[in-house]
Amino acid sequence: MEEFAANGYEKASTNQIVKNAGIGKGMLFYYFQNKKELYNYLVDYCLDVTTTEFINRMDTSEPDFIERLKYIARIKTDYHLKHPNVLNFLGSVFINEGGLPDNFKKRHAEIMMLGNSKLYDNIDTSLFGNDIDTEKAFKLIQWSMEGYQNELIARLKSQSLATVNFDPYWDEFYDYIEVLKTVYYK
Amino acid sequence: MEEFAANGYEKASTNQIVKNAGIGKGMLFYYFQNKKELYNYLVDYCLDVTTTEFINRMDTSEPDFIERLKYIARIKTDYHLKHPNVLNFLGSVFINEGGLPDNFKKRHAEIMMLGNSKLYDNIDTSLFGNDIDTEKAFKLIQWSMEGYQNELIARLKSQSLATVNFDPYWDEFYDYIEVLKTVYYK
DNA sequence: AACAGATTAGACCAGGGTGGTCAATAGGTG
DNA sequence: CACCTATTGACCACCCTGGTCTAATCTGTT
Repeated sequence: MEEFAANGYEKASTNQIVKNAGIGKGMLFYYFQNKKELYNYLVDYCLDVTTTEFINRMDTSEPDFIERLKYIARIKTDYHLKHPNVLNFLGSVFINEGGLPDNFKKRHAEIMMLGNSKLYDNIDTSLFGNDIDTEKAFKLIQWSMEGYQNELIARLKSQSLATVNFDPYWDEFYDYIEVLKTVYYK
Repeated sequence: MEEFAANGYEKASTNQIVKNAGIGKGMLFYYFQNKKELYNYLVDYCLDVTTTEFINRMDTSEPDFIERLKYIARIKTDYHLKHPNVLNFLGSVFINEGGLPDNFKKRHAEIMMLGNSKLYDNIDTSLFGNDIDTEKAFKLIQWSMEGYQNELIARLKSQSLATVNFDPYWDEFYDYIEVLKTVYYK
């Protein structure tokens, strides 16, 4: 996944893959008929993992939009730490031109749909200030949180994520969240 | 720039470069001694363009932070349309491990410093709600706007940017900006 | 027209990386 | 021992790499 994510399908090298995986070249082509089959297997695996360990853990019982996003951020971090390359790989798959089979596109669309309903279903819009367009507020709040997460990733780029103590960053994140509540909520 | 941005220095192909540029192979190595010299020339050129056509056009006379960002978004769009690959290329340069000379790092740091002062100098913080941490609000507002811009880029990915009429997107952007003003300002 | 110098193209090169094959072997089980 | 699966890495033909070089063409001057 690392190699494909970094270089895309064509430029990913099977030699690099076996080297970094610490296995012999033969093993790769013993278990997979060719490069494309490996790639498809990985896409399939990643979609599964994303569904079961990320999307399905989202919870529509929390009606406070910001609290729900806060919880999702927790899940996402767990998921990222447990499967460090899955999100990067999936991202690269859907960015690069659609050279992947239709059934993957269909599953992708389904997952996005499911994710959206997990995000927006059963939200209590009455928490928001009266003169606020809540649809736009949803977006702005999401972008705000993504912004923090992206900046954090950039800040920690050099370090190995597994060794980082995230507690202070969660504190900082929650501070930002308090600001969001102050401004968007009544 | 397109080729380097897409593949990084090592994996960028001089053959692809000359093909896409519509010139013969000989020309490249007539004007540049080798691949590295071309790369360094491009970095130099992009830093120049970014300074003169982006950073220097930012304006610290507007004390309203959101209005200032609004104007910067305009400048950035102009700049992006005029030099479509410069930002992508520079982004890839600074993401990939620091294989570039020290004087480039120094210039990069200087430009970032200049950009920061163009962003934050002379801002009237009294516009913000009284119970708001303005430092955090600055960040949140920036992330919100970046979020819109990123989503727009994703939405328009397939189309050639030169042919798009941006007016409706500006309207939409300004709608989001009005929400930001409503929530963050007194 | 004749010449000169600046431009330009692309065939060509050795070297290295490509996806994929295959004979050899290691390891476990009976 | 035999048998089967798991595993390795040398090896292959092929293609692409950065870079060279010759020869052609353009441009301007006399």
